[in-house]
Amino acid sequence: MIAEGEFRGYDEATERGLKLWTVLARAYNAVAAHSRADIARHGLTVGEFAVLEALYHKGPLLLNEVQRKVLVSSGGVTYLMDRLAERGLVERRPCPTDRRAVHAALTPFGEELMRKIFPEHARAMVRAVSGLDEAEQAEAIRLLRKLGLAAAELESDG
Amino acid sequence: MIAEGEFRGYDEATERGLKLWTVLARAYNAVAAHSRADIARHGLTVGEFAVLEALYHKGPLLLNEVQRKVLVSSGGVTYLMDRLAERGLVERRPCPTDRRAVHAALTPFGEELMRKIFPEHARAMVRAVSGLDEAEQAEAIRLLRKLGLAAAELESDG
DNA sequence: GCGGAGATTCTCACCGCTGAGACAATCGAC
DNA sequence: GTCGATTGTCTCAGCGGTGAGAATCTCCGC
Repeated sequence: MIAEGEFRGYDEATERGLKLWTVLARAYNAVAAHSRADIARHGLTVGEFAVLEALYHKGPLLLNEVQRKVLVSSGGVTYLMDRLAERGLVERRPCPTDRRAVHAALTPFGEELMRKIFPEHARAMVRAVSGLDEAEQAEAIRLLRKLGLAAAELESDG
Repeated sequence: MIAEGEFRGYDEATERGLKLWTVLARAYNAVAAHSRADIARHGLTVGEFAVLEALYHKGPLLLNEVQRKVLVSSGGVTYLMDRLAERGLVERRPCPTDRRAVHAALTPFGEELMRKIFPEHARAMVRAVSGLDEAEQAEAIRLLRKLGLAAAELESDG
């Protein structure tokens, strides 16, 4: 959704900032396409996979924890849980200490599925970022972590 | 949509690759949030803004060129053009040499709008990536360009 | 020129998700 | 205890798209 950028005629700092934003968006889209393609092979959407992955790596989670991890709206969690529960991959468990709250957990079937497909997905993603060598990947991780944290902390108005 | 990653227990190369993918996704989401917020201030969606921006920087474009620049489906271009045309920001012009094709162009009103809001948007984006200094931004641009090109060239199966 | 393959745009049924509002349960000040 | 504010989840109308297929037009070998 980011038009290819050619930003001549702005000052140098502006040009660099806009360029960074466009290459970030393009790199993300290119890598995300591999993620989507691999996930789609298993008949899952990205959102569904994200829920499964969170539960696979963290164990049972409250629904609002799932919401935060997966970056989806409250309605989105309900929707994704419904779909995954229909397919027997996930189940809701009432929280014993808070009757408002609901835990999400993988079923044994969901656990088994993730044990099979997550390593495949990991291989696909390692391959997707293999255009950078080891040292470059380490440097990219450092820079992106710094960039992401700083951007997240900025007020969005200003 | 990317669950926060903790990928211990995989080999080092896998851990690094997955980590790079997650920090890439997080950095993108954090910076994109600033883009969305600024665009929403003007009552536009990201897709609408991307079309306006492409036309603003490149001049009139065939619809299928718009489609490629904005990374949207064929139906999406029709939809976005309809919405922008309703608001008088954009117009369709039949292509004189190919009666199948249609040019998209900014109206004077759309041009005026972009002349006002694009510099504001550029400032917002420069600010959003200001967590990295000059040298870091230059290095990030280099790494992300390399990463994005390599990922785009990989076959998605394999 | 003709005919078929390919290009270009539009239509439409559908999808994944959002977010405001509803409801129920809990917390906390009193 | 009581009651308002808060928290956690669900409902549902609606949004911003997707993508297969239709319709129209162009290109090119014959």
